[in-house]
Amino acid sequence: MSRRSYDQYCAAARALDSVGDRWTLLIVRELLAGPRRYTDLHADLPGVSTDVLASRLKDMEREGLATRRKLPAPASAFVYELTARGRELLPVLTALAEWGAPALAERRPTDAVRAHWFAVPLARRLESVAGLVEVRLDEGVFHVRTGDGDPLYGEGPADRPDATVTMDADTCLGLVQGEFTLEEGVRDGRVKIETA
Amino acid sequence: MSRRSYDQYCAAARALDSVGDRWTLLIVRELLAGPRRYTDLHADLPGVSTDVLASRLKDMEREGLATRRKLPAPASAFVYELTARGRELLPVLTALAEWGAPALAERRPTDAVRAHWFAVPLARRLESVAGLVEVRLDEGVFHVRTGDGDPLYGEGPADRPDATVTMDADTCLGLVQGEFTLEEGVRDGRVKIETA
DNA sequence: CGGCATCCGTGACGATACTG
DNA sequence: CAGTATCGTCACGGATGCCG
Repeated sequence: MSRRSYDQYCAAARALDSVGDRWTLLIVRELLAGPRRYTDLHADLPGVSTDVLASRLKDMEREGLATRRKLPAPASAFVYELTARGRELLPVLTALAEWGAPALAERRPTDAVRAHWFAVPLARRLESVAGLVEVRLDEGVFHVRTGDGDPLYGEGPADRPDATVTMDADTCLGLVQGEFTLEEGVRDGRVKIETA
Repeated sequence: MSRRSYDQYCAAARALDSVGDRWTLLIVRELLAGPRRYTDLHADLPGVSTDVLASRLKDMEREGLATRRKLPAPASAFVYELTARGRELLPVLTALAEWGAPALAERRPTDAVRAHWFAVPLARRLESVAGLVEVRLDEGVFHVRTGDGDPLYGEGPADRPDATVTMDADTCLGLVQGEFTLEEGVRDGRVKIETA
């Protein structure tokens, strides 16, 4: 906690002591995609200032949410990755995303977009497709491992995926908002699934 | 959002634009117990300053999370209560409380306590007891309506409860942390349930 | 060039005092 | 009782500098 504690003997308040600071949960969202370097984090968190990002990462290390690790041999760069405790924040992000999805109806010109930001809300809708799934959106490509793998999702194409899901932006939005199911989307052709 | 928006086309970031400010989710926690007056909110949110509380309540009205309503006839006081949209934040608080429960192992002398702060994490463990349940803890009494009633829980005793659950502080902690189930607690006598 | 640390202007926060 | 006013402090965001 970089801000002061709430000093309340309450489970929710204790959680907010750890992850209630501005940017912290969005950093967790990024790290759920796997280990990332400082510069990559900064690039996918538009608006965060360099000192705040560095400060939050230190807070997260101190709280046991993330670790800093040196990559082996030739890379020799530092990466940040979530601990097991940090990965357990996925249900928090899922609940937040579920609640916030209706607000995606308004798309503002100032909004930044990354394809993998859809991974958390989409993962719930992809549960009927088991294994490693590659998702191709207008905004880009990412992959999801359904059935509780470790890093849940990652940026870019998957390595030998079990299935590939393709759809356009409106379809992705409707799916995330729960307007229709994956099966319905497949039936009327808005969602295409190719199985390996 | 009183702070600036994250400006990200991401469901979780949109949610945090609405409820990511300091104190907002704890105000929601209080209002999940039903309509409350300003002074009562201030009393059960130790540490919040009067201007921040007033500011957050206005933000929440503007965001459609809460409404300000004048009580009828003799009371003539204003109360704040959640909208349907605001009540949908319960899963967010549940996920946060689940994640934060281990941190309750450390009980600090500076911690404030209210009995009804246990309602959110306890509600999950009480699902096997249907209906209106009165919970008696060392810290006080509150009640929970399981099976999706409207205000979920409230302070103080219940009006004609279907069941009454009594336990001590350690037992409550263990239950919240998932160390044992309600049934196990009843079996070894740590939890007492009286059915009407 | 990646990974921060420093400086600075603005605004959010917390405490107290005050008012209808 | 239900806030508003004031004020000192600290956190945030942006820019820049430094160092391997």
